[in-house]
Amino acid sequence: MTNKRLTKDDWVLAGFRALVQQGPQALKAEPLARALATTKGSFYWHFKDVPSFHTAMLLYWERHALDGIITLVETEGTPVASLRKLAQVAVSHDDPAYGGKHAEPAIRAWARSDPAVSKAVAEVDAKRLAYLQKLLTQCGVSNPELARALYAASLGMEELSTRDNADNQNAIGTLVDLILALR
Amino acid sequence: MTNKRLTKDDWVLAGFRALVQQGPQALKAEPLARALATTKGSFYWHFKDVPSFHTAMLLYWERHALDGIITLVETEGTPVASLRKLAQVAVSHDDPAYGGKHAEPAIRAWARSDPAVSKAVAEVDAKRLAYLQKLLTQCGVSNPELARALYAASLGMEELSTRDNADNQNAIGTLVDLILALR
DNA sequence: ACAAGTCAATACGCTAGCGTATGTTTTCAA
DNA sequence: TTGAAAACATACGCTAGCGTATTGACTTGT
Repeated sequence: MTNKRLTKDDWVLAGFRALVQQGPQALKAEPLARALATTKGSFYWHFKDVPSFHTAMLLYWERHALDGIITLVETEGTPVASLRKLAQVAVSHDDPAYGGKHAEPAIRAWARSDPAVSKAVAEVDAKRLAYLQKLLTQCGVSNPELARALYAASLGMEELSTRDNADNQNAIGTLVDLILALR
Repeated sequence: MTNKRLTKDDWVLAGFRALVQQGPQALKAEPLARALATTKGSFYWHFKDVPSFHTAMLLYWERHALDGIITLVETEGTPVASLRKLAQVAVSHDDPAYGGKHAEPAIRAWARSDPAVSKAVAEVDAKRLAYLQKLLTQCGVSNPELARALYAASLGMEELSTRDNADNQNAIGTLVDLILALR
């Protein structure tokens, strides 16, 4: 059937699929090769070794981790509208960059067993938190604890949804309303 | 030095230490034996095999996962006081059952690569959410989305704290205040 | 003090995955 | 069309961890 040749990104995407479905211990050359119906030969042509494959995955994620925020910045609108939009995007499941999967909780799980991943997550979290805090300030909400609470809530909801499959739009929306009512 | 003989629980506790510090891929017989300065011989005497060791860890966690709630139930006090207390306990780091570590995020990470763990986490989450919802109702807050939001926030904060080491008492407290202000 | 457990060390064969080396097959430009 | 580069396949030796089997060493009750 579709036995075209593979690209570096094909491997990276397969990595994310495996990471989401089976966890970080699935990020190995031979299992991934099986999943792609090919052999190690391809893997070791595209990547020096397994760690450098991990690095490639990380770079890919870092490149996309702020996409939601970036498009918001480039869009015109009131801070309040931006906040509401951001909250929805944060808990939405259809991230096109990973084939519609929600990779975030999987990457956080991965971070617990790989310091490089942990570092990347820490940096991304810091950037997101800083932006959220700025946005809240523009909305007239100054308490920085609320940025942390809101971001934490979005993380926790994604985590919960991986198991109960519930939709988080309402919950996060309610929370945003609650915060905006403070003004 | 302290070369006493080991018990089943010694192994289980060592398992949690390894899980927290290095992730689920560290839950193996020989590495744990090294950490305990002993050999596989001991491990395979106490446990049939590695999966049944995992089961033992899981049982241990399930036994303690509702401790915070249980002590609350047994204590007298107004619902509002209970809620505030529960929120603090949820984000506090000194869980004596695991040697002062915060095992929760580590277990959630583990759940991503082991269906049995995932099932256990799902059940615990459901119980905690149910109790929290009941408590909120008693406090005069009826919207069930708020229970989800609050629980998610506590999960997310623990997750964040594993990296930025920040204290979450203020953030969770602010959130609880916000919710209680709804009455 | 000694037999019967209880707990631990060691040695063995087995498997999965690693990374290298080397050989094939595609692809595409000239 | 052909030959070089790109992409993949295969075979090899190596290591870490698995689980078993066997033996050894501490407890304990009696």
